[in-house]
Amino acid sequence: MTALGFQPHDHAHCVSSTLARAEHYCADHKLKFTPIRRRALEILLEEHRALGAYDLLAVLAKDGMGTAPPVAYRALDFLTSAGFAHKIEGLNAYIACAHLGADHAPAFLICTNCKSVAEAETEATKGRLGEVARATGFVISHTVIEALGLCPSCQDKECA
Amino acid sequence: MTALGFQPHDHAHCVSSTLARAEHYCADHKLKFTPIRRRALEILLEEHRALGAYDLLAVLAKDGMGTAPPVAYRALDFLTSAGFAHKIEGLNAYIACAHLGADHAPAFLICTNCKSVAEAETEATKGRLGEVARATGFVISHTVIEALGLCPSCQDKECA
DNA sequence: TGCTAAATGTTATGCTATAACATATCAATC
DNA sequence: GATTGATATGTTATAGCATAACATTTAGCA
Repeated sequence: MTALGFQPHDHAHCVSSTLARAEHYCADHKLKFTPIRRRALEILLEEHRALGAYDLLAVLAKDGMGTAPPVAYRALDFLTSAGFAHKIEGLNAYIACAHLGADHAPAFLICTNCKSVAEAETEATKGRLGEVARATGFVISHTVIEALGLCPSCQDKECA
Repeated sequence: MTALGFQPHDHAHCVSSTLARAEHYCADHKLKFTPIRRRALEILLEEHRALGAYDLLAVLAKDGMGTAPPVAYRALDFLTSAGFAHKIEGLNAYIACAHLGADHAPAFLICTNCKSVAEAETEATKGRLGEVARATGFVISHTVIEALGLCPSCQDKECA
């Protein structure tokens, strides 16, 4: 289990390489990676934090890519369906996936102050919920696993 | 780890005994269990499923206990702060707590069809997230752990 | 009594999300 | 290359979730 998100890294590279992998994935799976969808993913990757649908829309609008809410929600539907992005239920916000393309049950550490998000893999947790589900006859289609709190740098600011 | 919610039980008794324990808890902790707050919890207990704030408000209004949204949200704020109810983020809905008064990290199995909810305890899961949090220096204030899917009886209906 | 804090009443508004329908684009087949 | 069907986009309107702000009332206590 690893967590990404609160460490410094070569961000320009992580944006471009993820976009490239998304292109590849869409080509392989006959999905249409249209300009709006591509730009939406690029925006989420550049921000590198949870973004509201309307925040995303504002940036898309600035680029002349549509002004009405469905534009943003459609792009987000595509990205989340393809596994390129996740919704953070605790914030009603969206974030680019840190493990693109993999069919996984993500878990998140979410800073409620700066909205930065670390994504971790959680097979063990899914197994736990899975246990209970099997015991009760419940069939899981999707899991939401989020921890809300303060990231290291926002803790420092709180003290200051 | 136990899950409650999809088994038959003496419901009238679970409503009244939980209300009684809530009374007791409020007396002990100098919290004001006002008529609106009491009735709100009673409604959630009676429904025994996730209820939207406006659904709750509609019932409160029928009882002459206020018609504007803040009435419902204030009651829900109180109930969730006291640990008498939880918000189901995946549904934007609220449910009475099945382990009243305990300071716990609840996990939920949520039927997306009938909105019934089973609540389970998840110390192990919190420990897992806690591990990652400690490793990255993240401080958790709250966890959201939800599995969305179909409960046994709604699976049957789907097949029919 | 009079003060303070908390709870309630009320109006207005903001944020999140989708329904519904028109138009345009693209790919496959004839 | 025209037809067709499926998918994507443009646009308007509206539904659903949540809170800000301020007035009024109530409860507890010095």
